[in-house]
Amino acid sequence: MTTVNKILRLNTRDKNTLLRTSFLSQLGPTAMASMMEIAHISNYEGRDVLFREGEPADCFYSVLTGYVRLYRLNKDGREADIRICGPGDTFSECLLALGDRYLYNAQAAEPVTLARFDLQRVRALAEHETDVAKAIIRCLSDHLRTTMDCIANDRLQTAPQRVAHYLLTHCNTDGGAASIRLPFQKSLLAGKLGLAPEALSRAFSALKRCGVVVRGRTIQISDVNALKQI
Amino acid sequence: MTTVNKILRLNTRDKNTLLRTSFLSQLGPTAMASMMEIAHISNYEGRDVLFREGEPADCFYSVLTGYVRLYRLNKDGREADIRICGPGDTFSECLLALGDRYLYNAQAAEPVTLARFDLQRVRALAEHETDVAKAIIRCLSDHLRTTMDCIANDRLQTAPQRVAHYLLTHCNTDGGAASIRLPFQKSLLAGKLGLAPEALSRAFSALKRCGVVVRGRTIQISDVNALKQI
DNA sequence: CGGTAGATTGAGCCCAATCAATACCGGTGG
DNA sequence: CCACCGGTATTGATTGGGCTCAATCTACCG
Repeated sequence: MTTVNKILRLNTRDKNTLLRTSFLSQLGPTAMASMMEIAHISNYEGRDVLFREGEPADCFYSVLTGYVRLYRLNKDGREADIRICGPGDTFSECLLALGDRYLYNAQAAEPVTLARFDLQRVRALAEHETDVAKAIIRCLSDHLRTTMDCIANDRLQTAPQRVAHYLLTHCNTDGGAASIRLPFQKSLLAGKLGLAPEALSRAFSALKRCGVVVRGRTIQISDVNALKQI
Repeated sequence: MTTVNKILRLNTRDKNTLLRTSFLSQLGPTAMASMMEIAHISNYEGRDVLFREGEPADCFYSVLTGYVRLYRLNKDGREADIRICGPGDTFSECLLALGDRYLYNAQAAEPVTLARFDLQRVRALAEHETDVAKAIIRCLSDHLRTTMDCIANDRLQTAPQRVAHYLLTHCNTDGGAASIRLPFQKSLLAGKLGLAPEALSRAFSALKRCGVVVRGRTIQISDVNALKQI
């Protein structure tokens, strides 16, 4: 009965998004159904804090709509983003293996819809459903990969290079001109790239000479190949 | 027969180290035996390159003795370490989920002994041995965690803070005095912390005022609590 | 006792963070 | 439709942390 309630909370739109999530999309029908049964939907307003580092953790999350900021604080209260999660992304899934406390703070960067999954129940599922175990492995691998990329980028690239890299990985063009619309605020992009907002601004204006024009959230690139030379 | 050969290559010392590896230590007897059967041992001299970014990948690795440097290059040929792997650490295991090319360069920082595991065979094992799947999950999670920690540290902490943090996590004392012996060269530690060797030197001398004395590879800390205040 | 690799120290520079002020944009309400 | 307002973005000036390069120092090994 409770199961019915949970499923009812999923409107068609949310349900479809959930199916396309990095995690669920890999599952076979049985495993998929089990996961859907477990899913709880929650909504948050922009700036809402989902959880804080060190708090007891019982769930991991998949983003359905909107963006979530995962970040840490240092002793002085300065914040640094660790990851920005958008539609289809999963976070805190590394608690599935071990750990009962959240490892970072999570905040909605705008109104968001999330699916929550109880860690215990998914652990139990993974025991018997190979599909679920495989999805977890896949998901963790992807994360690990992007996270290692992030370290390498932080340590090797300057601000304009990071921005160029972001643009190149987000325009699906091989050469010539391209146009991108940022899915979120520039301040969020700055955090994602490990920059202060001012540094992002300056990076954009440094890229003007490479044919990058920014107006609001839309970015025009006159020559993709030129950007690759940065 | 080939099996016998492989096992013969494992001397008792290597075998015992392998058993204590982050990966194998979690396995039950059956799974453990299967993995041991697959393991190939290789040795490298310091500076040897194990593989390069982009090369076809067929194995992942566990370190038995020595240290391995995982690093990327930028267009100018500058290097940045992504991870330093020591005895018990596993690397390139994220290729188990997906990918047939190495994601970074790997170099022996000193003479090392490694166990190699064929990706295909381990994937096949994981299908039926839940233990293996679980070990993979555990391994990836740990790895992801430390990698995210690394990003947060890079973005939030100054050089002396990173060094202090390293010292604190590597002396098993809660307060009072402590002594540490670095398991590798300082230049390797520098890379691990995302610093140039010179910056590490300067960080150490900045920590003198906090009661940190460095002589060769041994580091004396007069007051652990004082270090935490950095 | 040199020789060599690693570590330290100093000087100069560069990049990005910070702080502060201004410009812009999007919405709201008159 | 315009004026206003709050949050976002940009720009400028300054600071500071860490990199680079080069020179010296040290430790280890033949």
